[in-house]
Amino acid sequence: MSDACLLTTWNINSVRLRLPLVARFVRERNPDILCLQETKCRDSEFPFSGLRELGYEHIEIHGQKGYHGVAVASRRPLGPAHRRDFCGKGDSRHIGVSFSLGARTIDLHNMYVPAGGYEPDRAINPKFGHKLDFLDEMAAWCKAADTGARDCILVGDLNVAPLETDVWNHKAMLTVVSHTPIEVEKMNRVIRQGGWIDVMRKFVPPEKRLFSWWSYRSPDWLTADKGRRLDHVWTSQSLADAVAAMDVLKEARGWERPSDHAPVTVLLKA
DNA sequence: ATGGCTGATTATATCAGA
Repeated sequence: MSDACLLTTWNINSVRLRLPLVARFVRERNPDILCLQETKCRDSEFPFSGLRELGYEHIEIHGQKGYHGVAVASRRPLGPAHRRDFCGKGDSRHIGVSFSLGARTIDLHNMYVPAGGYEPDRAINPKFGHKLDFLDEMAAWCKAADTGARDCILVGDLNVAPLETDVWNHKAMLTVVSHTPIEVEKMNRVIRQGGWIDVMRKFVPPEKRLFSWWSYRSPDWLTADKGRRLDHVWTSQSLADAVAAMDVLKEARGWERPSDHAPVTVLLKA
């Protein structure tokens, strides 16, 4: 028996404000599983009914007031959720669930890595230090959980653009948080320790530019195209052949009152 | 390579985003 699952990750930048955009995306793409980041609301304020009306009966969230927050909304049943408190800060940057694909049970991790502030120096910018520590903890956690040897998917706004073609100008971005060598090195270590496959780059070769985020500060974001690939989909090696398609819905960045991130969608086949 | 915008908050300025 064959099974297919469409899965989307999207930094929505306030799920309450942009529920109409979620609805529009669902009308156009209709994913089975929707992973959101920067929901920016407490669990008690989450728009459960709005998502249920869109057909997502299985919802697991990890929210907090005003900032961060992640959610998984699914048409299929989800296994028990767990919420890891990376760096022991009590913030809401991870939710783990599981779902079935054919005969498999797949662990799904939805994450929001700290942005890291402006100055790429942990001595003067604690937010950058937090980001580096977070990536170190991610690497240790992936290794301990043996994600590479299981059926695992990790998605989210990881706030690092690792390849030269993941930013609009590699040289200019070397000192800009999200593309500094130390961040890239630490992200690559997470990928190595976790045995992950960078799925987006299986479909768009490293020679080609690929972005998922465009700053609000550029009114001509489309023509300037000064984007970055901050959003990611990683799978374990066991799922390498299960990912049949991937796309970034860039046009969603041009919708009315958009998120600054575009949704990234993958098709999984069992 | 700089300057630019958006959302949430017991708000009318501040912080965070990246």
